[in-house]
Amino acid sequence: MTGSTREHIVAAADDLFYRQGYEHTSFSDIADAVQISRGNFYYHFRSKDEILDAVIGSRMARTEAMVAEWEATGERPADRIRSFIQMWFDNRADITRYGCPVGTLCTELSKLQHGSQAEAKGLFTLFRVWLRRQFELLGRNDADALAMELLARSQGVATLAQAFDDERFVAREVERMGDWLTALVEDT
Amino acid sequence: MTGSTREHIVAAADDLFYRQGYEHTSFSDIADAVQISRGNFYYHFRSKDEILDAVIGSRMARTEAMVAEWEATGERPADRIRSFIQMWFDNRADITRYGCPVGTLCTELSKLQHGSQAEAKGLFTLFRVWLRRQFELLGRNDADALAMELLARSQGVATLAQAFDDERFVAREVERMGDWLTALVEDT
DNA sequence: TCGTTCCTAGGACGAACGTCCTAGCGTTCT
DNA sequence: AGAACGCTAGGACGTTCGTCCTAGGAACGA
Repeated sequence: MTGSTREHIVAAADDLFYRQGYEHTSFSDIADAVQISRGNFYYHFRSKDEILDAVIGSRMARTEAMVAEWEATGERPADRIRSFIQMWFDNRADITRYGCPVGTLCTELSKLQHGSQAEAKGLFTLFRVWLRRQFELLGRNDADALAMELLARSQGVATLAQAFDDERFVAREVERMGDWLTALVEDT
Repeated sequence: MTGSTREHIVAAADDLFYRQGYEHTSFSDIADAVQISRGNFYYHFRSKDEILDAVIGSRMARTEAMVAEWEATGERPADRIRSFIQMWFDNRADITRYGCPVGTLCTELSKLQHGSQAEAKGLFTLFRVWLRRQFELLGRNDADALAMELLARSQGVATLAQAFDDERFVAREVERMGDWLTALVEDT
């Protein structure tokens, strides 16, 4: 086993929050997953909310790293946007089972009127700002609208794929997003 | 007050499940809303799951009625589809605050691994089948794909509008959906 | 008038929840 | 050796949950 106990807790909570939802995941669930006692928990985190913030922070860091890699590997802006689209294809199995990690978390926290809504929204903003920048580099002056369009499209695909348990729907829509991007680039 | 106690319970549960989520809504919440005692509950419903099924049934009936009205008022298929799109504009305030009633319910039940997932999915299917039929009447042979596209788009808009708390985003996207439909009809 | 039936109120029940407390382990430093 | 510290286990706490039980009132037919 590598990493500190704290990191293990965050990793397990991250996974469980994604698959079962935040509220539906109890301390016992996380403790079982990490194989530590329930009491030990409160040495590392004072409350469940604190774990959630740590999970969101962890996701944020991972997302930033992912985006940074897209920047590094993709030469042209269009290639980088394609990395974003490709992500949906790569994760289509999980998306079909559990939805989008960002979208479902924001939706749940919103219904709970949870205090960390803003932090979760930050994950969306990260993608939004980054995508907007890429569309700007493509010379579009409606870059933010395009970023939102791509985000909305992805979210809709995730929701329907989950509801209809249709993994191939994701694959099909990913292809259509690619076509959409191609037409957009040629249009410029 | 009109209607039976049972109907009051279903109506209150429907509203609360939408605004707070199914799991986050307790019997006490519903009892407070209906102003009956918590114990009285189990005369009308044996369990929380049973209330959920009643709520889904109620939503299904209301949706069927709504779709039937669209059929009655809209002469051409395109007009009827426009009624569907218009619905998103009319409900944009609630959608921004609480998301789509169908999408958020399906997502939540999926994470809970709840037994009524299939019933909730039925709400989506109702729209899907009806939209497909309208696109068929427009002479499209990709009617189901178009129905899914419109559904996915709506879901994505709802998720993002909720996350960014941006009601105008719904309005803007509704307009774009209208344009999309117009282009589609002209294309035929 | 007296049963019967429908409906309601209120509380009891065990389980699970998030939270907190404390004793004890091993390591490290003096 | 002994004190201090980082970390852990296990259980106690009060609350809330979904569920169940029972006594009683209102309406109605015999």
